[in-house]
Amino acid sequence: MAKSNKSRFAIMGMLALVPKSSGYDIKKLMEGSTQYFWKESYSSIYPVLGALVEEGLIMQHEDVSKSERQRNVYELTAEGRRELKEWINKPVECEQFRNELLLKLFFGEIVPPSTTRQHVEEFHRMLVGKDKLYKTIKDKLQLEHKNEPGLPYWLMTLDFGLCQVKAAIEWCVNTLKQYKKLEKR
Amino acid sequence: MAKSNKSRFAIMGMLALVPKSSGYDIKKLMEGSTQYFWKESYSSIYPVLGALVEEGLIMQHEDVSKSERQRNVYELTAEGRRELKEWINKPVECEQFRNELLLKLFFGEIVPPSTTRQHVEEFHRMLVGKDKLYKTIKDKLQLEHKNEPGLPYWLMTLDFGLCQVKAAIEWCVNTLKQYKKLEKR
DNA sequence: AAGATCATGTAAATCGTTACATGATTGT
DNA sequence: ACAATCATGTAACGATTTACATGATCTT
Repeated sequence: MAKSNKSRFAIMGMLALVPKSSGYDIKKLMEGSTQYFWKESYSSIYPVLGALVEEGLIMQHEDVSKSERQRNVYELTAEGRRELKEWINKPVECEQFRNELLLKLFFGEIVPPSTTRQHVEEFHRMLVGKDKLYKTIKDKLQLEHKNEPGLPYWLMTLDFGLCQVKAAIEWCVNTLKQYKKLEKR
Repeated sequence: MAKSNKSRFAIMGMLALVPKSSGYDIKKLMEGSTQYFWKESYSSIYPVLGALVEEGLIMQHEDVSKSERQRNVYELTAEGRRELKEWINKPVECEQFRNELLLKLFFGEIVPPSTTRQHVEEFHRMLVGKDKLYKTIKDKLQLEHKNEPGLPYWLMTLDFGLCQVKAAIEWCVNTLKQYKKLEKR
């Protein structure tokens, strides 16, 4: 069975939230919202938009409102909206992820402890930055999108990120304590 | 730049921990250890083993010890071990992950709240199962691999999984409370 | 005798990223 | 004038998964 092209649903979802977006807009929208758990590159967005038009799931308009610049904007058709909802309804297929940090730690015994400890320290720094960033985004979101129907859902995804980051930070602290013991020997 | 073939290091790492493993063994080893953050399929293992032999990073022996069954077993060469260590030393490149649950939640406003709430409930059930499983594995690991040099490292990776699962469970509980408010309206 | 598991591999399809390629418009 | 950014796309490459293909051996 195929991996069933989830890019299309990410793109259609964005068109549901912000109709009349261009391929370029969709990319920017993702960069400002879902980028931490989902993004697409131009080289997937444009071909997928073409395919969706072919299949009658979205419609293309030429946008002339803003300026004379060439802009192809898209909108969901009724059938497109139906298919999007159908996908949201279907059970989530969790794709297995790969974690290179854990893989290196797993093989930790074959190098000096300080080597992999440094990776944990670097991971810790990265997480602290992410925590700060997510908190900033959260504040902004709550200010700028008050009373919008999407807000509770956007906050859920953000809170997921925050809780995972927080737990990972605690793990780093505990793990670094373990390293102190390991390096004493 | 290429995605630089990390499968090879996963395979070489396994050969460092358990020398004289076959392709089949490597798969089974991963299934019993790293599977939650790293696995490989036969169709990547066998070609990679071939390539590593070509490059002189591993050596092939025919194993006759166990039975007459044909078994190609492999071992790291000195150069292979060097390259493996080199990879462990290099900074971790975190690959971006995709999370379909979060993507569906992000688009939550376009379907009834109960739809996405059910996904969170299902996620919660899955996590509770994983938590139990990880705890069982942890107990077993501590009993069966006492005093082995790898143990502290294996526990670190397990504890990472445990902390992430625990945090995710808490997020589910909070999120389901949010849904109660959303569904009252 | 049958079914599970050991054991190795190839081929095809799919998916996604990076690099390539181009050019208009806007702001400084 | 120049840089940044808007805007759209294709080509090549690389990685991964699924399906295909085969057959031995062990356990019950």
